[in-house]
Amino acid sequence: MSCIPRLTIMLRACGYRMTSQRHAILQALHDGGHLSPAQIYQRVESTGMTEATVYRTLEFLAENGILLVADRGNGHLAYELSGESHHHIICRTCGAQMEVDPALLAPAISQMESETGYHLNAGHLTFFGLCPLCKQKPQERA
Amino acid sequence: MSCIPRLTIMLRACGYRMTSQRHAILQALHDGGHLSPAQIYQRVESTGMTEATVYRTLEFLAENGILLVADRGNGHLAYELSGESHHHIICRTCGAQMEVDPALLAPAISQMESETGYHLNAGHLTFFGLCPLCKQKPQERA
DNA sequence: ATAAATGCAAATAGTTTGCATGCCC
DNA sequence: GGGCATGCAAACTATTTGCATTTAT
Repeated sequence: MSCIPRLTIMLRACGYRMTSQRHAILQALHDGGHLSPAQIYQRVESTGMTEATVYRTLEFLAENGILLVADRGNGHLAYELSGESHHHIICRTCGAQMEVDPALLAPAISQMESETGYHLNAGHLTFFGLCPLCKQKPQERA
Repeated sequence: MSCIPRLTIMLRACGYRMTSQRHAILQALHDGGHLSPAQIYQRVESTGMTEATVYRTLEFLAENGILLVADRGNGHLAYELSGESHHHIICRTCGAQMEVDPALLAPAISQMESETGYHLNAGHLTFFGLCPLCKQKPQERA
């Protein structure tokens, strides 16, 4: 069910190559969804790939629009397959994540655009808060 | 016009101290508004303060609610004085920043809350896009 | 064949920590 | 005076880079 054949064609059209390492990283992101470089490395480590390759590949794929760079809000980047635009909410207490339909933000974004004159690329935002469970028992230390 | 005397009292009430280093960092953030650890260090370097102290102080002030941690979206954190809740838009091309009234997002946020069950702390968000100038001449390399 | 991509290893940047000393209250 | 805070230096983590080699096309 992976879209990797299509990505392979895209890359070749630009003179780039689909390698086993790129394939493994794309597969990891297809399975994992929203991962940091370290998490990706964990998942592909068994292939013998280097961390340097992970970083280089992520940068390459992001430059070519195949990955989106998201931000975990903790000072580190995360990556995921581009395509379905959506946002994340992360619980500050337990770390639970869920996706948010971008349609919910669309009105606010177009209003921000008209007020500021900026054109926003709000491709992938991360919000923070408390999940339903954690907001009941306030401030139980993780 | 600085609120440092008030912050001093807050700290003392918790048994903490207002030092020249903390004062300098607060002043830098008061003037600079929205700065990374490295930018803050640049501004206070002349006092002889160490980078370690900058990091420790920022963490301390953020823990005590005096600073907000924001996210530049580039994998690094930024800090600013808490108080006025607001958001930022940063131009991807030229780096220009502007503030956004949080009222614009309030409806979207309450809708997200009711759909997801999460309680959001959307204290400080960073959006990315193109500023009015840069969106006219598309993709002129910085 | 040839240019792109990888591995290896070292360099760099950013951040954190331990401990002795200094300074605020 | 007592304890919080800082400086110093080293450790640690995350990320980047150069160069020789491998590999996809």
